[in-house]
This record gives sequence, structure tokens and C-alpha cells, in this order.
Amino acid sequence: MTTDTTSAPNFIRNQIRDEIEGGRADKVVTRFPPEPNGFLHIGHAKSICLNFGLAEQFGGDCHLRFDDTNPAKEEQAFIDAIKADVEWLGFQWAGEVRFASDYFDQLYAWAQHLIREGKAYVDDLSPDEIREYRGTLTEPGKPSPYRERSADENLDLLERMRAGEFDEGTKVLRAKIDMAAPNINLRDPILYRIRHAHHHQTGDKWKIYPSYDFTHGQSDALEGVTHSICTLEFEDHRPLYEWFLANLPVPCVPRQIEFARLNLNYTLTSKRKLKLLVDEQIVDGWDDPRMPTISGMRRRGYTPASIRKFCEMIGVTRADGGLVEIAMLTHAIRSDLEDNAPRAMCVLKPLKVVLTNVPEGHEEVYDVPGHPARDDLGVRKVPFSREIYIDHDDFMEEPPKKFFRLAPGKEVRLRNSYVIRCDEVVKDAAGDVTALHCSVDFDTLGKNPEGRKVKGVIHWVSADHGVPMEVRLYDNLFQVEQPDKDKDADFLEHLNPESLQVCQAIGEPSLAEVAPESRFQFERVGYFCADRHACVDGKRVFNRTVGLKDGWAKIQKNDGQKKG
RNA sequence: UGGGGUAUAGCCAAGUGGUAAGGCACCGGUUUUUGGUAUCGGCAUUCCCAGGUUCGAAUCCUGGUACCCCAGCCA
Repeated sequence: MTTDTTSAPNFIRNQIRDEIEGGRADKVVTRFPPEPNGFLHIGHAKSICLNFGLAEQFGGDCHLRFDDTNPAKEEQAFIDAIKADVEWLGFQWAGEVRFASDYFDQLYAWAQHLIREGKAYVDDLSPDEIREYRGTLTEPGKPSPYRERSADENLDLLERMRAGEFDEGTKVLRAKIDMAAPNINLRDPILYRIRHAHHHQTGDKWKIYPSYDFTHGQSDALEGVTHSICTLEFEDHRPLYEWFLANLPVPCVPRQIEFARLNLNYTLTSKRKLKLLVDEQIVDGWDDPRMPTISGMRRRGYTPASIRKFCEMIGVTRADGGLVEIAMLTHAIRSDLEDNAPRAMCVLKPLKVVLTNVPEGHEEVYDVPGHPARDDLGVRKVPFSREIYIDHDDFMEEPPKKFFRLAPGKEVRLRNSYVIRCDEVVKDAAGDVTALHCSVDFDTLGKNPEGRKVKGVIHWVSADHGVPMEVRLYDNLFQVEQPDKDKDADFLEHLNPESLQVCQAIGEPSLAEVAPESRFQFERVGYFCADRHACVDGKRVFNRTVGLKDGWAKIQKNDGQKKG
């Protein structure tokens, strides 16, 4: 699969290309700026592909910079996970990992600069009072009574804030811009707040921490970022971003460009809500295969290339309110795995079949290609014997007309082996089918039977040789397209109770010993990935990444609709 | 009757005055020892709506409508 992250045009790429061709730019530096307060998700993947892709295409650099201005919510563990995710996706940042906290000293000096210029002041208003003074969407705010303090007093107060003299929430440093601005972000935004918190990078050095607005643009400028790409909700902050750059002696002036964030149906891309799923143990951690996190998708079996491909497919625009269908994502992974995943047979719901005309102890071993179109994926040994397992779903006692699989008196092809006929159905006292007696047509190995057409082909595993394994079938975590559509309702009510189904399956011997994260197509079933955590001590656990397209299910569904 | 944005097929998305790309999904044919894959074909007389300018408008103008974001000492 090609993994060209730089081929799809978009408005940002076009703009940068025009700048370069027009001589208005000669270098491109971007940055991916996550806050380490959770794991990265598919929406971040879009941003990562965009930012790193741009740098790649224009021969520039992309920095990884942690936006770590809020120690209360951040953790080293998230930093480690984020770095691993970016690298796993296939990107390498330029230079060392950077932190906004690397710039705290400079930021502080710049705050003092604004004070001296009469453009910032220490405000003693309480949080509630600040909110009141800010006004509303339709009414202007009014100036704080502390707005006209002298520079000296402000400098002294800020210094004492930094020294830890004041309690949290008692004072903030604000920019002096315009309390009547229609854009609320310009109504004297907060630059520093008091936080007596231990910081994962700076320890206990600081008692005050800069806000996002006061940090981001200046950090970009300090790093020589040329294009600061962010999502649409920051558009209203752009005048502020530019105000700081215009009023501070920064080394260069980056441009902020916004794009629409990704919305994927049947999934959530809110870090807060994903964190809740983890904290409430509704899922098995941030990398639960049902999570739309990069690490969850990895564990589920998604490849980096498939995620990059998806990001290329969905494009980058400013159109908001859209909702991408999850089918796009599943297409991306299916097409990758179709090309690259070795094949194997695995029976998810085993039904024993006794081949009555095969002698006891008889054994054959077939050499079967690891992939129908990839000789380089080699050949595997598939043993055949008197007793085999087939999937329960491949047998119906009273089949509908178009059912091509096994039924009493009917024939079916065992994949890579013979055609068999079902002679007898064995049931238990409850009337449930427990086994089948079938007979083999020995003249059908590698050739079609004479005079009749056997259309169905089913997968199977030799009972004597098959290896037991746990197979986890994952489905959407949510049952509705937009689980967080209704702001007032609890999104947990939309959880899919069948998002995980565990099967005790039996796989062909080639699956006996596989490395964690090995991916396979279980023929006729889907794509599966050896769980990277559970496959230890000889245990075999496979996660279903995605099912194969199911034409039979579609026929049944359409027939059902026709009948009303 | 605050400000900032966005509207092209079921979904994503090209297109920037010259007669609607592409992908996903869907529908149908062919091939097939995976009801998969591959392959062939179909799928917007029309671009949120209404006027206007023009030989010509998805693209320009005017007026509407719908949706998204903003009132954290979060990012």
C-alpha cells in the first residue's frame, strides 16, 4: 500500500505552495502541539498527518511540542504515550521533543515587558467577578477596578505571585486590550494564573502558569514556526495570537491557520469523555481496541499506513459540522490488510464434523499459499483428518434458497480441500446441533466435481491439529452515530452492549505461535491481530480488527426488506 | 437587532467566470476453491434558497436560510 501522506491537495498546502512560489516564504516549519492530558485519538492523527506531511512535502521541519501549561491535568505517562504514538504512526519530529514549559522564563520576561508598556495588569478580582465584568455575548464588559495600577505596582505584584505569596484564584495577570471588544477573547484575557502545583517538567519552580493564549504564539515564534495549524475553535483566538506577536519583541511572526476537526460517526473524539470511559473502567484502558485512540487502534490491528491513508482520504477543509462515516476508516484498513495480511483458517464457533469415509488416523497435509497473490508470503502446512471443525454459522438445518453453505443432504467445498456432503445431523437432548456426519468426495481435491456445481466454500480446521485460541470480536463502542450529539443527555446511555464478544476459537496450526501484533486474514471471516498484551506465556488472543465485507448478510438484509 | 466561521450526491471532497474530478457507500454485470479480492458499468442537467450581473455563474453582486464555534484562572 502506498503511504504517500503528501499527495492529497488541500487549502493549506495550496496556500503554502503559493507562498513559496510567490517568494513570500522560503521555509516551512510546523508543529504538532498536544497537551499531555490524555492519549492521542484519530482526530489528532489528522493533525499529525497534516503537520508532519506539510513539513515533509516542503522539505521543512515539524516539531513535537507539548503544550504543558496546566500541570493539574498533565502527566508524564501521557507524554510517553504520545511520543510512542507519533513514532508508531511513522513520523519523526525535528530535533528534541520540546515543551512550552521550556519557554516559561522568556514568557515571564515578556509578561514584565507588557506591564512596562502599560499593556498588562494584575487583577485582584475573584473568578466570579471576572466573569461578571467580562459581560456576555451580546453585552460589553466593564473594566476591572484594578485595571489602572501602575507598572511598578504590577511588576511587584507579579513577582510576588511568582514567589507564591498569594493563594490560588486571588490574582491573575491580564492583558489590557478592550473590555468592550465584540470578540470576547480580547476582553483583557488572562495571561497568568496562580497554581501551587507540581509540574511534570519544571517541578516546583513555578507558582504561576501562563495561559494557552499567552503561550502558544510566542512558543511558535521562539521555535521559528512559520505555519501554526490548529482547529477551527481557535479562530476567535487568532486576533489575540497576533496581538501578542505584535506587542512583544518576538524573533519572528508565525501565521495561524485553522482547519475543521474530524468528526467520525459511532465514535467520540472528546478527550474528556474518552478519559471518563477509562476512569470509570468502561473500557480496558486508553488502548482498549474499541477506543478511537491511536494506541487503541494499534491494539485493534490498524496499521500506521491505513490511518495515514484514511487521513488522506478525508481531506482537510474549513467546512465544519460534518461527520465522516466510519466506513471510510474500515475501507482504509481492509485495503491495506487485503494486500498484506497472510491468510489462515480459524473457526470462531466450532461445530464438529465427522468425515465418516475418512479412516481413523488418516492424515493429509496441504501446502497452502500464505496469500493468494503474494508469493513472498510463503506457504503454510494445513493438515486434514477424519474429524474437523467448521463454523456453526456455515451450517443451517433448514436453509433458505440462496444459502450456499452446508445443510442436510447438501454439498460444500472445504477450502483448500475436498467437497463434502452432509449425511446426518447429530443433536443433543435439547435438540441443539452438536455434530455433523459428512462424507468426502475424494475426487474433488484441486478440481471440481463431475456433473454438478458446488458453489459454497467454507473454512475448517482439523480437530486433531487445531489450536485453541481466544478471539475477541469488537464492534462499535456506541450504537448511535453521534453519541455526544445531545449536550444534556448522558453519552454513556448510547454504549453498545455488544461491543465486545469473546469466542473460544480453534485455529489452524500455523497460528500456534505468532508474534504479538501479527496480523492475519482469517479467511471468510475478517482481519485479526494478535493482542500485543495478552499474547504471552503461550497464550493466543486475537482481536478482530475489522470483518470482511459480508455479501451474504447483505443478501439476507435486502431479502428481509423486500418481504417487508 | 454580539462576534467569528461553513454550506457542492447518503458521507468525505476537488473546483476560484467556459459548461460538476476523485474516494467511501450503494446498485448491477464478469471472474473466483474466501458470498472476500479483482474487474466492468451505473450513481449531481446541477452546486443551501431567491433575485441580479454576464454570451456564459457552483464560482461575481444583493437579500435570505441552515448549521458550527466563543461568555474556563482548560487547551
